[in-house]
Amino acid sequence: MAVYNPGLIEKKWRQIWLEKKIFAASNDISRPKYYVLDMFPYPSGDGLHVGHTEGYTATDIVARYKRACGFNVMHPMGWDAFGLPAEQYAIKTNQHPGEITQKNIARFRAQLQAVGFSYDWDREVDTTDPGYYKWTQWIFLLLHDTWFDEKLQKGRPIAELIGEFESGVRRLPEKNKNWKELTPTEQRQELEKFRLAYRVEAPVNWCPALGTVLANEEVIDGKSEVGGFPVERRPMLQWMLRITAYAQRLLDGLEKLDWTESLKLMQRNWIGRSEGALVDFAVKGRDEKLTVFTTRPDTLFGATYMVLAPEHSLVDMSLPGHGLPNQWPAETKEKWKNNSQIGPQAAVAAYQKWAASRSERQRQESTSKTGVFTGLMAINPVNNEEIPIFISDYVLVGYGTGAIMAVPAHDARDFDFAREFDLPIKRVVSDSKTDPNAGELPLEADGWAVNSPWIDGLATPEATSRMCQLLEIEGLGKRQINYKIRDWLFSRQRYWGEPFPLVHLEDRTTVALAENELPLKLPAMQDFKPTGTIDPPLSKAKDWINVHVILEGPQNNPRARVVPQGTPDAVPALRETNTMPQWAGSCWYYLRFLDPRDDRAFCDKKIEQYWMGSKENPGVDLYVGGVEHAVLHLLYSRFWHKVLFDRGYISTNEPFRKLVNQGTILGEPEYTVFQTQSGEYVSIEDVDPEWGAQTGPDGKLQTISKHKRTGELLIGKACEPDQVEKRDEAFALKKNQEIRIDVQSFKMSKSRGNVVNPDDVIATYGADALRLFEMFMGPLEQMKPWSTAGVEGVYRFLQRVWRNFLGAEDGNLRVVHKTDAAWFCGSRQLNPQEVQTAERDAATILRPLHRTVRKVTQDIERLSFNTAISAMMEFNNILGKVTWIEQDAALKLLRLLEPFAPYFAEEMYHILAGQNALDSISQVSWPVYDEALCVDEEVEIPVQINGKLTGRVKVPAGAAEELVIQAAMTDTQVISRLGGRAVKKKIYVKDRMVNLVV
RNA sequence: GCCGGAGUGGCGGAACUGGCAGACGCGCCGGAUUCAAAAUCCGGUUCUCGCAAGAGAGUGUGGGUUCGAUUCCCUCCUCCGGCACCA
Repeated sequence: MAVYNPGLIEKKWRQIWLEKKIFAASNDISRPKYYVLDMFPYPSGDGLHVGHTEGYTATDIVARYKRACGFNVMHPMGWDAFGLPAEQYAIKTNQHPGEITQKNIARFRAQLQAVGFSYDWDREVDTTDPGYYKWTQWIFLLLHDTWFDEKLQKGRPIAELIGEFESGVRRLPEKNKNWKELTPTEQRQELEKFRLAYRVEAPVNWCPALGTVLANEEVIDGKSEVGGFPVERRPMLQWMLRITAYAQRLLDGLEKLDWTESLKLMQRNWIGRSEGALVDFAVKGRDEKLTVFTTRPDTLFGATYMVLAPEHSLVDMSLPGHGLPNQWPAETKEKWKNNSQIGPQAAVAAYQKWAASRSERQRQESTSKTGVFTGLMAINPVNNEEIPIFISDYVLVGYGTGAIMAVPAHDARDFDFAREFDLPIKRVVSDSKTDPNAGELPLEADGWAVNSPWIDGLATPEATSRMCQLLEIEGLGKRQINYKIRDWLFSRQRYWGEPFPLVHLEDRTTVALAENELPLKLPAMQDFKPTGTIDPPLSKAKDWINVHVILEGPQNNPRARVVPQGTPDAVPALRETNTMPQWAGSCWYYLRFLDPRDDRAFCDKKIEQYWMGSKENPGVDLYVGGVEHAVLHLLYSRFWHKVLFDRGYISTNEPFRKLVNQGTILGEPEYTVFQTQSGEYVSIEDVDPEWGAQTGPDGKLQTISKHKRTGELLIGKACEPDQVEKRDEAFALKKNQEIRIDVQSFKMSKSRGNVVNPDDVIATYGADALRLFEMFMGPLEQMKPWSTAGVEGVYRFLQRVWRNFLGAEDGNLRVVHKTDAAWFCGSRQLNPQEVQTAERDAATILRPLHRTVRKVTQDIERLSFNTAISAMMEFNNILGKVTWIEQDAALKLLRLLEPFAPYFAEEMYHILAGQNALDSISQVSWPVYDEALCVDEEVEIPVQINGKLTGRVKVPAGAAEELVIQAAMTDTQVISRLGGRAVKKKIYVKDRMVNLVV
């Protein structure tokens, strides 16, 4: 027999699987379904990396396992191909982003096929294909046609909103307006305020370097997530999606999902629900009220001043100052003297200017509080005290009402501000029920209300609730729930994205295109570079932009059909020139896989019902991907899903029932040795842990540090693993004095040069070894370092299985099969002596085989692939110790191995099964195990005395307690250890252990 | 600062619901094979003491519950991840 040659085997089976469409999913609704989904990749120019293949292998194992268990498995793959990197690269290399994208897709597809993933390639989707983005545009228009009914907590068609306005069930928010008196144009304008997709002029994150705006989620520490360029705030007219309307639904939906708690927590934090109250404060000498949001209305009696965000509208209407309260100490007033000298108006204006000039980053980094007095006084509604109003940038304009009541005694930030400016601090909560002054200020924790006439003595939760009640009775405020989440900024000033299927009319209203106008294709453009201004590249496609349309349907909610100029009733219109962000296409791709070529619907309803609407297992059964999408893709797609659900297009409320994040794969550990400039080695204990980097004489970056004691400059050098003696705890250089050196793993990155390319691994060890190793490294969700030696380890395992079955040398087949009367090895009949050995060997491996089947089955179910592999390794080690291997046992091991190492299993299956083989081992059903055969007939039970191991006794499995105790008590070791002491208590855990207490 | 998660041999990691700590793999040591090497096979490998049989210690730290704790509870330490002036 030939030796194991992964290159040959893999090429052969890859072709056969594709030709015979072995892994096609069917729409046969009589079978139970299983939908296992990967986060489809952005096909970057760098190709696939081992992080992709880790998650994809995990899902592939589950897909292959579930097929073997009789499920109709949906396991698709596609391309999230719109986006910045391809466009940036296209600009740099003067190519069309579409061409680059197609090239990258071809490369990714070939790479994925090489790894042997069992995707149904007929279902491949590409978000940049007009046949796909037609439906992305269609769903966008559905959002545009939907408003959120607060009462029903549900998205409803705009037509129903119009119906409510017309029948008078609902009135317009502005009381002086009457729906029936508005023109169609005015009605269209009113409706825009309700649509889930709307345009608004608002401060947005503008990134000059990328020439586009970005969503809050795409800005990290004041810099763009892509490229790390600075981002500034500026007002622009932009498309938004009203995700805030669904905040509560998105929060509630998390409850039932089988996601990790940490992931749910990230979404909860992002949505940021907080319960509290709105409280109205009168402003002295003014008509306007100042409304604040607080989560601690119980501390209202402790409010000693108020703070507005610098951008707050009340600030602009400054009045002549009133001076500071008389009861305040003289030194406090002294502090604010400067302020009153130039006058509050001038001081406020100066502060506003200063605050506006600060970047988001500067503001976040500042530790001390700043602010100025506005000259305005507010009246605390509960005690009618006059309290001054300040402005400060520690209050954010975007959250709550942009204004707060400051309770310095019970809020650390207010406390800091009060200390900075010597403002009074008044305790209204005590840490003790009896002592009114217990607990150090600022005391943010719950306690008991003090110095608060309305609620004194009440514990914080009751005090809060009582205060809300009283505020509502007195008409001073009301309960309120606030969310941190902001509406989703949905437009980008780039070329390579889905065009918005809308036109703008001369009356400045926006009208959706008619459905048969879709897809609205991206115009072919030679020059698609950003314009350098806020105008998107599409603004240069003049012919495409300028159109004439006929408005169809009701005039207050029409659809636009593009017609030639001069057509009767046609009006001129301009196309929208923004494009959608990259997230658009990935919001719903899991639905398109179900029915990828349908041009009449984004997905056929019956098909959707079968795959997503199952009663027992609704939605995607398993979704695996990186944690980087915890708040972006995973929140956006849940939002779109809920809208589609509300509008009756799909049958479930949540898309992804079970979700798992694969952990990052780090680069191979790097060894660093430190030397002084004279070349002496220095032990890591003497190296200052604060390291830096500098460019060395060869132009490469090198690690530098200094000697902890002498302060001498030290240079860190990389050192090859084989230069390192690893036996000792102190890693030391061979042929040198023993010194400790540094060992660390880093994230894979091009600049570090530690990226592992799956192609290289496949070329050397084969795809099966790659798959096995990535699953064997450790738990799927854990961060873990790459190890070349580890790949060799699993490669050796495959070779050992190969040799166990086919013999170490040519012709020594060790697999035997039994017919009615005789045993055969290939076509040769075994002689009686061999038969005896074969029978004995079959008995030896019977129970381990059943145990292995059970272990692998259970481990795949709980995604514990590393232990499943180790179980197969153990079983193979047993096979190595016997002379003959029964064919049935061999085939079962191969069946277990197939999800992990499909090429290997396929090849070996065909060698062993010969003409009886099916097209593919993947069509063989999963082996069953007999629970009774999973335990040995005789078990060895450890005997403890007072919890300390003293001996072991052999008893039949499942033996009765008396029998085992009897055996333990008569064991010579145990008797001698007991030394005649009386046994007070005997504990027996069935088939596990005996503990004797003396 | 707040909120999560995790700390087990030289390394990656295993241990089901509280029941033999260290499975499996890597590395290392010894042996077989070989002229030699690679590859392969066999044996060993938590630490300390001991020639050995064996004895003792041991799952970040300190305590608790229990016949029995890597597992449950409390204290502290370290690392990783998320959020971060959100009132």
